[in-house]
Amino acid sequence: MKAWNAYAADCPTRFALDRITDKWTVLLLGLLADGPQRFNALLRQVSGLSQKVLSQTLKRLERDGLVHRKAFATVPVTVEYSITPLGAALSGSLKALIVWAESNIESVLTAQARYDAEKAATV
Amino acid sequence: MKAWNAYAADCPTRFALDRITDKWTVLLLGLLADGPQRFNALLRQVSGLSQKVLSQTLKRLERDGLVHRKAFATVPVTVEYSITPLGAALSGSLKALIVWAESNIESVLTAQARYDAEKAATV
DNA sequence: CAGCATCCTTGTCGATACTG
DNA sequence: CAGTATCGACAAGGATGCTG
Repeated sequence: MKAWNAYAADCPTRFALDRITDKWTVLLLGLLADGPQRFNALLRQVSGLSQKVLSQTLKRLERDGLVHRKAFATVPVTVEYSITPLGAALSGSLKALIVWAESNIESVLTAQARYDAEKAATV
Repeated sequence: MKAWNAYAADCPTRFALDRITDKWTVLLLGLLADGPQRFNALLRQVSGLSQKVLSQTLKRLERDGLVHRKAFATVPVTVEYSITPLGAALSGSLKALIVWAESNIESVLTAQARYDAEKAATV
């Protein structure tokens, strides 16, 4: 049992943390946690996400073992993405981030307005 | 009560999510959740973090109301950063990400090795 | 001590076009 | 349908030097 430490720059956990702290990762795992989805279905649900970045993100998630990719030999081909147990263990915490954002956005916006007003007053 | 939705590109929650899903934000709020810290103390504890980025990140966190900055009129000046109630409400979920990373990194590394091996075999 | 200003190298992303 | 390939714009980040 090694002592992993995300505060060390060269620790592998740092790379992992870098991956899971990604806007698209959070949103995608949030969707996949509720059930398998197809490529274009994911693309449609996450507004602002390009096909290229979705492709990259899914590939990374698959490589990290957070998402499973299953291709069906239909014509045209059908691909289904699903969350793995490893990814499921993480999705709860990620969903909490979305919930926090949606619950506290008004406080954040208020804080920003106050901050900007103070800065403007100083200058 | 508005219906905020982080899956919409133009929703303010999307910007907030983008901010909190940042490697440095996660690590810094994780530290500040345990008590106030000075600028250079934070810099020393987070390996790989440059002074410039720390400065930027703290400023954003302060603007968003997640962190409080307090300057003491000493010579030379002393500055203490502390977490706000708003930030504290988030820090638990962020810490969970660090815990997940440190707990599951071996599974991730294993998955990566398997993935890379399969790709190499195909080519 | 706690920053800011500057240069410069990277990589990240959007847009577009094409394929099995 | 589910991608890959390529280009170009842009911004984040590291290195360095300076300051109240």
